[in-house]
Order: sequence, then C-alpha cells, then structure tokens
Amino acid sequence: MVENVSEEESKKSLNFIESMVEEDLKEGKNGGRIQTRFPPEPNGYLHIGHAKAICMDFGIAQKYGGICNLRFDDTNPVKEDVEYVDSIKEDIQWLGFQWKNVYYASDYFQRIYDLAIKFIKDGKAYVDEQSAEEIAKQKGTPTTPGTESPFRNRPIEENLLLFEKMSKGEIEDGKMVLRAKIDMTSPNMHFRDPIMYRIITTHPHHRTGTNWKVYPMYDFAHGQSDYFEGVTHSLCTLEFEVHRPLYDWFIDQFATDDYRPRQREFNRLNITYTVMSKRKMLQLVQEGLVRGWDDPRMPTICGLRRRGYTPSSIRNFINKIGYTKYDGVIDVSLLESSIKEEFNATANRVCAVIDPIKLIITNYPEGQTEMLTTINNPENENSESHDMPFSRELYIEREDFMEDAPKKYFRMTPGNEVRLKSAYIVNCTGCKKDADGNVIEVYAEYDSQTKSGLPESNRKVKGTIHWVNVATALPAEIRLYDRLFNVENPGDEKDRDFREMLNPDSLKVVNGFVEPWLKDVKPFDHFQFQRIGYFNVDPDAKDGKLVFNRTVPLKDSWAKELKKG
RNA sequence: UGUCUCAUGGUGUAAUGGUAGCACAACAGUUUUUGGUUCUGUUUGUCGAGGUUCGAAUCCUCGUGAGACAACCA
Repeated sequence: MVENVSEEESKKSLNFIESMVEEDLKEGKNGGRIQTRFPPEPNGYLHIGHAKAICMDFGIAQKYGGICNLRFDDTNPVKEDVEYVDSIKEDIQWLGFQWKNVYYASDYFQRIYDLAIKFIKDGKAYVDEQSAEEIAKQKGTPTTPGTESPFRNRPIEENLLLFEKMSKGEIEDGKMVLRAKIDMTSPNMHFRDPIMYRIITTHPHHRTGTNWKVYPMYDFAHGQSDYFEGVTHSLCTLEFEVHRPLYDWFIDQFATDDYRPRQREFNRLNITYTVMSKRKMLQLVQEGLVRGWDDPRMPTICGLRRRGYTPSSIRNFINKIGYTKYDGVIDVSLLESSIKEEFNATANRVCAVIDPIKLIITNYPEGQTEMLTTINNPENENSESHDMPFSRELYIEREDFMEDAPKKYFRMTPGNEVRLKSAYIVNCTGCKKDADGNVIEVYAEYDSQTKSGLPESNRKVKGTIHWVNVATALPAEIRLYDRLFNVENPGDEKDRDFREMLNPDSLKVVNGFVEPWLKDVKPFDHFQFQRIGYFNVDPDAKDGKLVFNRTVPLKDSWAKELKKG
C-alpha cells in the first residue's frame, strides 16, 4: 500500500523547478543541501497568489529534505508595519507550513552597509546628487541607451565621505543616493547604474527604529540576504526574471567562495473575476468597498478562510494548477471545485431555508411534533445521524413551489407529489395569496405510511425538497457571496478603473432558518445546506446569533435548464 | 523598434524524438430520499511556414502573437 503511494508519487511528473532541483542534487551541488525561503514584504496581507509561492518554497524544502526559512524583506519602512508581520505568520501556519527560522532583511542592515562601503572602495559605487527625475531621465528607455551621471566618476574618498554623511542623517531625504557603477548602455535596464541605497529619515523602521537613515534597495538586499543565509534555491515569480543577471552580478562582486544561491522564476497566479494586486486590494479595503482584508470576497488567505475554504482545499488547488513559465489566468471554477470535492466528502448535511415560505400539512394533527432521523453525510459510510423535529407547519424554499409549473418541474405544485427530505411524501393541494397575488402559504397533505424508513417511503417520487419546522427553526443571517468583479480579468482592462468593474451583487444578505441541530455551532464550522451549497459559520456569529457564509453553491442543473429557456 | 521570457482543447497542465493524456468547464445519458454526488460517454487542442529525422508538441531556422523590464517599491 505504502509502496503504491510512493510509486504513484514518483510517477507524477515533476514541474520544471523540481527537475532543476533534482538535477542539482544529482550533480552534488551544495553538498546535497536544499534551502529555500519565503520572502514576503510586510506591507499587506497574504493572498492566494502567495499561497502558490508558499507551497513552492516550503514544498521544495519538504520534498527534498531541506529547510525553508521565513524572511521578511523589510527594506522599506515607508510601507511596512508589524501588523502585517503577524498576519503573515498566522496565514502561513494556517496553510499548514512551518518555517525553520524567521529572519528579517533588516537583520543584515549592517552587513549590507559594509558591503556598500566595499563597493565604493572597489570603485563600483558612487554617490549621485541628482534628483529622482534627472536620474530617471538619464536612464533612457528599453530601446534607447542611458547617459552617465555627472557624478559618476567622483573620487572614491569623496564617495566614502558623502555616503557617511548620508548614513548619519546629515543629508535630506531624496537629495542623494548610492548607485552601482555598471553600464548605462546595457540592454538590461537594471544594469544602468541601479540605485543601491536611498535616504529615509521620515519613517522609523518597524524593527530598527531610527537607527538607520539609509536603506538598501531590493536588488542590493535580496540576493545578499540569500547569500548570507545559505539559500540554495531562490524561487520567485516571473517578473523578477530581468533582475536575475543583476542578482548574480552583485553576488559575484563580493562572494569569496564558489557557493551561489540560484534564482529561478515561475508564473504567478491569476484567477478570473478577481484582482491579485496588493495595491488594489489595499484600495478596496481603505475605501470600504469590502469589509476588510478578511472579507470573504477577497482573494486573501484570511478572506478565503472566512469564506470557508480549508488549508487542504487551497493546497490541492495549488497542486492542480502547477508551476510553469506561462502567464495565464486560472478559471475560478477550478478553485471552487477543490472545496466542493473536499466538502462533498466531509461536510455534514443540514436543512436550511434561505427564502422561506410557510407550508402547512393540513391533515397532520395540530399540536403534534415528532422527531425524524436524518443521516449526517450519505457520502461517508461511517456517518452518524441526527434528529429533526417535524410538525404541521414548516418552512420550505419559496422557489420550491410554483402554482403553474412547467412539466419538468419536480417540486411542489398543486396535484403533484413531492418528498420532504427524511420525512414524508406529501401531495400539494394549493396555496393562499395576499391581495397582491403573492403566495403566502402553501398547502399539502401527507401520507402517514410514507415516513422515511417505512416500506411505503420507497415509492418513486420525482422531487425531494428540504424543509425546517416552524416552531423550532433557528433564525439565521445568511450571506450569499458571488464574484467580486463582473469581468473575467479586471486587471486586463487598462483604460477602465477597476472599481467600475465591481459586481454590485457580490454580497446578498438574507434572513433564513436552519434546523435546531445547529444551535451550538462555532465560527468556521462548515455544513452543506442541502440542495443549496456549502456554508460556514462566520465569526460574527455570537451570543446566540447565527451567521453563515456561503462558501460555494452546489451545482444547480435545474437553474441551468431554466436558463436554456 | 532593445533585452529577457513564453505559446498544447473554453481554462490550466502532462507527454523529456515513438499511440497527444489528465483536471476543471460544457454537453448527453445513468444512478440517486440533495435537480447534489456517482458512473458512462461526447465535443473541443500542439500559433504559422520551412527544415532535420524512419518518426517532431518536443530539435533547428524564419515568422506571428503575448507578457515582463524605463519606482529613491518589492
């Protein structure tokens, strides 16, 4: 058995990163050592795109007996905050991964600074006094070469002196930067004398306070940190591909041995009907267009968690979509199928009515209540059961009754037989309407011989509907979520503000009823509301108030049939 | 008119010179005390043109299309 599993495992084709790692292992690189890192910047909440990177970084370490460290890339105090450090840690662990060590790029500020001094002394870095605009202008464009700064060739001693003044806080923010002296005509823009250090005195750093007045840029911090830590495989997303030559170049300038961390890039995750940019998410949160980072419509890890997704469903999803160098867009239905697959096997079935209308069983004795048994999960052969009270007055779904029904309508319609789930077969006899013609009550007669479990209950009946007992039903707030945007790829439409594309119906709140078995549920408990969808308990549920989120609806063949007309 | 990268059904992903397969989606049927699930089947694909080869999705050449790069962001 175990053998079969591992055999199957090895049969599964490797992605290109795994192939590279295995190749390196085979060649004996780094003495067979594997070390990765997950390097978030603490400036926002993690989203499902990060989950893909997390599964890669931690997954490679796990699979090849290596280690993965968590390293915060905290080189820009203007944007970063401890709030994010904590949430990032929580989300990684919730996903089911554990880092070996927690590091911070800020741990290396002194070493990186010393390196900068070395670059100056080696004549490979200079202090530029031009404005950001001037520097940008001289950079050229991807198709035209740049021009050299007038400060490019100042003497080493002068550079040393100015850089010291910069780092002592004697120079105002923005007045000077330290630049690498490489090649202003390089076809790779990143080689056109990239900025290594800038002055930031106006924002204290969330860990080092005001100790530092100068901070290294990403390109002069990331690879260095990898090198210091002994990272063997520095895995990141495709947009860093152009940085790789510079990543290598910087390390080559100071490395004293043969060891080199190896950067490789894979495609980032895009999903239809959502945005995956931290900037846009921040905007949605700050402008109140969603209820917060953990709004169940957000693609954040905490949003998905609140929506009802489980760590395993997210990991399975990531596993299914794979890693390549092709930048595509994943259909959100693939994400949804991963949670449906899991919950179909694990979620307890319950009755909940989200758009209630009263059903009166006219021949059922008034004042009588009986307990009926229903299985928790028919997909699980070891499933237990629970009881549901039944009496003369029930709630059913408004859409489960139609006065004039098309022939393929198998639900409650006058003269038609329908089964009440786990209860009786009933025959619809009519309804009552208000002055405006709205149906306000539905009537039916039950057949006492058809109680579930009795031989007569095996009669073939086309339709089965769910119900709750009026007297004992628990009121519940039910939040129905739909896609946040109504266009497939909001990020693609460059000339429209993404906020115009928000789906106005992405959240509908309704008041419904659930069966009394759900009296003591806790936040994040999840269920299948029979015939409707998978729901979980929102943390807003407290003090006896029930609040459910719809994680994902069940497939609805009837709705599809109706659409066909 | 630069550099780098990519291109397999509607979407994503396999096939590592040897039968183009899988998942999701869609469609049809089956089963069903959930119009869910299950099971069965169907539709749809190697960007184009040359070349190498007994044999090309795979290797080569030339096109075409797409993405990334011009922050004192990461």
